Amino acid sequence: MYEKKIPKDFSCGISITLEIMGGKWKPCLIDSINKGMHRPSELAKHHPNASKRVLSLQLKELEAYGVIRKVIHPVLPPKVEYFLTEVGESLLPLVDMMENWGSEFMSEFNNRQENIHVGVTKM
Amino acid sequence: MYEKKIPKDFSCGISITLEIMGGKWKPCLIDSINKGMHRPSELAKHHPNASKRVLSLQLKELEAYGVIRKVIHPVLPPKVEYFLTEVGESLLPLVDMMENWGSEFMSEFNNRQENIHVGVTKM
DNA sequence: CGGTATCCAAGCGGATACTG
DNA sequence: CAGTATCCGCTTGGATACCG
Repeated sequence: MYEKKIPKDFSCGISITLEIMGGKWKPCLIDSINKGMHRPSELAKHHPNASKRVLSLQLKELEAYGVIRKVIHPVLPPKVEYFLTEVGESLLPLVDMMENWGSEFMSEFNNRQENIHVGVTKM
Repeated sequence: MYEKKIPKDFSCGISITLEIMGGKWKPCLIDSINKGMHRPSELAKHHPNASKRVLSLQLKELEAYGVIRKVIHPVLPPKVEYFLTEVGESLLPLVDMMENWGSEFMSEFNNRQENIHVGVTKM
């Protein structure tokens, strides 16, 4: 087992939140699970740029922090489902805000590009 | 200059937000600047665990994305101030939510610890 | 005081192959 | 299908010294 060598800094609430939500795919996973994608294969299909290993890892961390709950169905082929816990649901406003802000910022970015193409660069 | 080798994935809004806010100290910096700490030395004093170099880097990135604005006073010794732009202010609700959620989660965490000490562990 | 150059450790995460 | 083991590249960021 790997042991971290640099102690985490939890002086402020922000660092706690980043610890739990900071992973590359964690907020996306919470969002996807909330939208009804419960099985790992569904999640993988919806995030083709994430490797199976990393998705597994981040799901495991989210589970360890009590953000999601794992349900294993004892069938063949294996079937697993993840669900948000109460803690996980309390994160939804944050996730939504991240999604919304990012989308708006992206479109503003694109608008600037368009303006440049039309030659209307304004400082 | 260093050039990234792994293309960033900006498929969803969340990844944009993480690109801008994902740095170890960026949300803290936005929060601190908003609370009136405008000079690098103040920011450094308030985040003793962050090295001067990293603070500089992250401030520069925030500036590049138009989240903060840098004001250089041509005096000796040098005096620099950072201010939130409109974009930066639009991030404040997100930062506040991160701070609040993290603080609550931390106290819940501590409560569990206390309960264990008193022997009232309930599943 | 503010910023940068240099060096390097640590850790995150990508690719692949394998197990049950 | 779900998960893990292994390997390793890339990026982040910590430490320090130095410049304007």
